[in-house]
Amino acid sequence: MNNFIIKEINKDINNGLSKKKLKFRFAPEPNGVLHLGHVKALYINFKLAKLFNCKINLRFDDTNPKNENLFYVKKIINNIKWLGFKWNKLSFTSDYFLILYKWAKKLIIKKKAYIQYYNKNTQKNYNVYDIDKNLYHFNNMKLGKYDENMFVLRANISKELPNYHLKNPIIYRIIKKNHYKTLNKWCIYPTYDWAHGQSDYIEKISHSLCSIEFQNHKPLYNLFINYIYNKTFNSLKPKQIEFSKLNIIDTITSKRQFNYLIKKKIIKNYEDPRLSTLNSFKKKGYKSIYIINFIKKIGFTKRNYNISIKTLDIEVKKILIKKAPIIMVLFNPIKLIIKNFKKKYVKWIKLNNKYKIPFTRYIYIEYDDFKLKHDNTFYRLSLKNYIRLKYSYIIKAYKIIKKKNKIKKIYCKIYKNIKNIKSTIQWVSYNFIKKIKILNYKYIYFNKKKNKIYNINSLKSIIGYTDKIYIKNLKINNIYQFLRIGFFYFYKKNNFIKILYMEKKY
RNA sequence: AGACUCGUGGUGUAAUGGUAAGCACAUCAGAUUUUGAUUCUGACAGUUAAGGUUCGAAUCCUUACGAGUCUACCA
Repeated sequence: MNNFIIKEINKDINNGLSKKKLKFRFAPEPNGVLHLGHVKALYINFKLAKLFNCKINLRFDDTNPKNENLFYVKKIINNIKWLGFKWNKLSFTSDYFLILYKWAKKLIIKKKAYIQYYNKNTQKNYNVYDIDKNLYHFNNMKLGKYDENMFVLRANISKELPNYHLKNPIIYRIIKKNHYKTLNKWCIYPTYDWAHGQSDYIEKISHSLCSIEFQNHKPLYNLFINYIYNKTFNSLKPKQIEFSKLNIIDTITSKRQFNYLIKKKIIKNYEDPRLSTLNSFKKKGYKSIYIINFIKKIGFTKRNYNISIKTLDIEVKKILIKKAPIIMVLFNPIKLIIKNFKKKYVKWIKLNNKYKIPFTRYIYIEYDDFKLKHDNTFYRLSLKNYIRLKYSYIIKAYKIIKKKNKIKKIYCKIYKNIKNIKSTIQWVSYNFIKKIKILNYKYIYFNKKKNKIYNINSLKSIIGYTDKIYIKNLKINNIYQFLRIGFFYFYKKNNFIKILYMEKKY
């Protein structure tokens, strides 16, 4: 693995940064569960910690009690454990509320921050540039004497700069809601800009990796660290490095949209298989390695890109094609009569030392695997093609019976010593058929340009048929290949979830 | 509109200013095959454009064009 982040860190080391001082952090806000996009940030941070053999913190960036709660903290921790990443220290930005508050007061004293308030009568904002008054109002804010939206603390930087984030950004606001961790201790909360870099500095993080939308905040990040810098406490200034975030066109990774879908009752929770949260993948029987392999594949750069969720499917398929045991399943069965096979006879075909499947005179095959009109590009069953029934005989059709223009029965004969069979198909014996339920879905996705959500109703249940003897051998929570169809997760008795279809080229 | 960031085959990524721009996926052929899968072999295809600096530019500079992010009391 080589990417610009590693290069940048190596550069810092060559410029004198001690390797011992390297430290990373993953800092999610506990306002939702993790999705595919988070894994990118997770992976790079934990990978770097491993690569440089240094420490990594898991820090919950909990500066806004309106959005956050303990439920998500627990969920996120479980998600990270599921992925197999181990952190050295668990921390919370809320642990630092007191010191952040003290630093903000210092800022006021240094005339680098001021109070702004909104006067209802005149509908205007007023700024206070008097240190004592600023401290007075800030204290009142803290004591809960003011309402939300009336008073804020702003940094005093410049109104002239073109970068909006440097235009006297708000660093403290009033939020009168209990914080899940600090409870009712605070009613003022630092904003991201005033909390994140400072927390990195407190935790002695050397490189603070984040996605590219924070690049506009970088000057502010550096400026605020310079404000609070104290050589005796920590001589290392953390460095923010941005990388492009995971942009998948055919699934949703935005929490806002998850919430919208829940609100509209399109999905029940974050575990819906049409989503791309880690929980929904877990529910579909995915192993974390599938997702990690996918993230590795994507790489880390600063350029923006759009990729398809199919890239994940490719990685999943690579693993499953080697691992997943095969079963024969039909979706749309059609009856086959094998004329030269004994009536009422059951031939048990050994698949391996353990398992057998029954073959009889009457079997089903997939409707699409037969074609009446001969065609050179069609390899499967027809009146001309010899084909092999998987694990068993070579057959050819010689007669069909139609009802209302639809084929109802196909008469076949077994042939021997036929070579160059082009196709092998799946089948199930008539008396041994078992109905199964398959949950089929497509990812819900949002088209930004068209401002439209797609595949809302894509979760559909379909019926399949398989062998009732063989299905008893299957293990719950395993993934199986439905021969020539795709990969399916066996999640409860007689029930499967689709993982991916094999691509059909015919 | 401005500020910031980024432009390498269809897609995702490599290349201390120095070999003929490498790899993977996709696509298309051929071989193997009891999955039209897999596997193997091969082919196709690229530095956004124009200038400049240089013995030498994907890389540095300028301009144009294109894309993304931001312009929240969210992170």
